[in-house]
Amino acid sequence: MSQRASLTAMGRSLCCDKVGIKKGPWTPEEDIVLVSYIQKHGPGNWRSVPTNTGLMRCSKSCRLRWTNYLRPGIKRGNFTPHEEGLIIHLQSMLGNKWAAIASYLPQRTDNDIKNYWNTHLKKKVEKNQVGNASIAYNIDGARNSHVSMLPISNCGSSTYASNMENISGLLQRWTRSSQKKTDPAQNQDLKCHGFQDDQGNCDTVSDREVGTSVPFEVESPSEARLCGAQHHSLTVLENWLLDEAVGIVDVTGISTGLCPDGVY
DNA sequence: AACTTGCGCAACCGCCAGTCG
DNA sequence: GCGACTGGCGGTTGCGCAAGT
Repeated sequence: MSQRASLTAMGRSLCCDKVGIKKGPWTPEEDIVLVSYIQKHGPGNWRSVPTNTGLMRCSKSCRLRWTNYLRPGIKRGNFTPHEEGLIIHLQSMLGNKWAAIASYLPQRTDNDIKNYWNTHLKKKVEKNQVGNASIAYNIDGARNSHVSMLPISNCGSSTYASNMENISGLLQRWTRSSQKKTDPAQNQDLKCHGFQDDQGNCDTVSDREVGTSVPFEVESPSEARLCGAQHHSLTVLENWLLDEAVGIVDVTGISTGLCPDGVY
């Protein structure tokens, strides 16, 4: 009998089996609640997170959301050729030990690396096992680089993205997809939801942090539509941003204070 | 324009190891 | 030593989107 079956038989509910536990994609509101809580209490003791925050998520889900998406310093998007080479090289040495591999790429999560391997690199490597030229190049790229083959534990780098960027990115995609569902014809109007500089350019939240941008005004019908289902989340986010601006929520503290030694 | 297919990625699931009482 | 519990990890799934037909 499996552990799960035996536990269930004994009557103890597993965390994600509990009634009322929400599943599926996280909303910006939930992200903000989670980030605010962790900013106050620090990561860890995940068991208490859902109870203390009121989030209808299991502790595991909270931890995963934080480590894979919200925590400071996560670099998203394209992997560089150097990163590719490093992953290929490490995978050949360590196997599918994604957590171990991720420790060499502190800006990437194990989940990201795993996904990238499964969707890109695996095929690439398999393809190139017939002719090894490309792999050799990539591995050499990793070997010839200045990257030490020791886990990096520096979290203070300026290359680290902030939670704010992660959340604003999520919000952009979330509002875009919600918009698409309700009114596909207006997709073109919905360029971004963040902050606009004085030239009217859309900026990331981090740009606003240097004080050059102003919050969006709702001027067009398409923007006004945001005042429907997404109004609440935008209001919450913007209030939070304003709080951050006056120091109630210390966003920069999340980026630096919670990572004294680079270990999460 | 409508439909299909493939891809990317966030999130979930199940298992395992460590810790605590 | 044992069972309960938590956190961590790797594998897998499912949804949304873009490209192709």
